[in-house]
Amino acid sequence: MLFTSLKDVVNNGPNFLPQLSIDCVIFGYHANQLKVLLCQLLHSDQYALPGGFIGLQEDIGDAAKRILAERTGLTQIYLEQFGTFGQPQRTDRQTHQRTLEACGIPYGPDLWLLKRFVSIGYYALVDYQKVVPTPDVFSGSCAWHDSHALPPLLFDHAAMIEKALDMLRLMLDHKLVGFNLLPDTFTMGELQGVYETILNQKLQRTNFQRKMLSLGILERVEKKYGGGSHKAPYLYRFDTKTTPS
Amino acid sequence: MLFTSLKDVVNNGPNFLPQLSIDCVIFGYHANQLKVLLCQLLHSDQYALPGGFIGLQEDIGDAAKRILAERTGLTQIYLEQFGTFGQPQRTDRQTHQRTLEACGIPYGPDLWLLKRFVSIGYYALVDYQKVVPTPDVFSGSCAWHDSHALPPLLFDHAAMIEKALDMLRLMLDHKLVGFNLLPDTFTMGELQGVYETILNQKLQRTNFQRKMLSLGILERVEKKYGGGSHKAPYLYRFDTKTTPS
DNA sequence: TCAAAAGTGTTCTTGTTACACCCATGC
DNA sequence: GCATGGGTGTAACAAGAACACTTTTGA
Repeated sequence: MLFTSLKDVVNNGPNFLPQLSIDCVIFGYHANQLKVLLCQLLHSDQYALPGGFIGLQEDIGDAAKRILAERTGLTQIYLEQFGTFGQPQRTDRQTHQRTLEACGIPYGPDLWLLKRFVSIGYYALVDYQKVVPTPDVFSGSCAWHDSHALPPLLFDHAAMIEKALDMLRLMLDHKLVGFNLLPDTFTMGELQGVYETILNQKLQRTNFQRKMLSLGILERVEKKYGGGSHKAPYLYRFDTKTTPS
Repeated sequence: MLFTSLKDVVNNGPNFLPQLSIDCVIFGYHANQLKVLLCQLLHSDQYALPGGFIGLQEDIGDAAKRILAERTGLTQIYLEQFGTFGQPQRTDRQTHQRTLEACGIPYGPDLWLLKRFVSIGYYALVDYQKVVPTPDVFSGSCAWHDSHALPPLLFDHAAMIEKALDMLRLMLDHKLVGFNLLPDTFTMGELQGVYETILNQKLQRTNFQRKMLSLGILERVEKKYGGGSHKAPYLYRFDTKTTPS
């Protein structure tokens, strides 16, 4: 189920679960910023979360993975459902109508896409460097945005990102989830940066290091030479990556 | 939107969001047990979570509240969404078919009710004593069951309860949620019982009391006389009841 | 040799745990 | 009085915060 054009999707309504969609908040980490992958809608200044629809016989988790793979090129991603959004007015007909008209795609008043949609939200943690952002059929471009400087967003997507962030912060206390935002090996400073950015607070360097190491999940690999005029930091590896549950 | 017969509901498919349902895990506390409200399906030995469908223009949270009100007689209930379940095979045609046939209700092969359903799960915390369990159109009875001794359950409802319990335990650490399972006034021992039952572990009486009081949310009301041959415990009240967010 | 960043050790504070003790009540 | 359950005080311990100190690197 891969669609190459908007028209293709518009005509495939009967192959999806009706009035149900998936939206993915894809988090990456770069330059001390928590980034979110957003798609700029065609002929619009609005941005949207990467989303999609669910095949008639497709598992909703699988659908989320498929959408993620299509937008990032990655499989094996840390993925977690964080909430389902179902206010009757969360979507509006006008936005899609404008897009369809601007693209010259004919449609009737009962087009499936113009109906009310309930959306299931997933968030993903990915290695920024590995992602190849790829726009979907609704959008002209797909790119990273700083989570603290988001552009105008479609529908309730801003609220979705907020909720996803809340859940991510909650998870950070309970599970060792931050690693998924980093490459396979990383320094303790980089890991601390991830935590500080997500939690939006400075952490004590020395205590952070001890706490992380005390969990016994980090493997010290080798020293990383190069960089600046200072002691070379160790590189660490986290074994059990991409392990939701 | 209140339906009095199964036939009534079966013929009202077009008034609901298609292939989407809501299931509620309603928790109560009684006799040192965490209870779950379950409905016994008509002409079956299976039990189901109280559930329902979503009106075409109804908010999903409002739908959950409506379902809760219909089954318990209560409004103003602590309610929280805990997950959406969407495996393609989670529901099966046979169960509903059997019920419809046993009830002598005619149906076609394309009946909306026999399609695949994605279900949004909510859990609720209620005061056991205030609930008047009321069966829905699919069931002959509606009653409390000990969460540690559940009868055979419909579809993936057992997994839903498990997930709801996980989320409830998680919440118990972060928010003061246990009060919603008790009457307006309660003793510290009763509150401790709630925590011990949900977390499934004994807690230290003296420290539990200090911890709860240190949060500054409990108002001491009066002493509770009667009962046994021992010191009368204070009664406490929790002001900001039923405050999700 | 010096600045900058990484890693380790040590103290101080805080919060948790465990348990001893006292209080009220009905038999 | 005394057994029973409720409430408070306190010492012992563990976890966290703050900070001093050493190590390593490139300029």
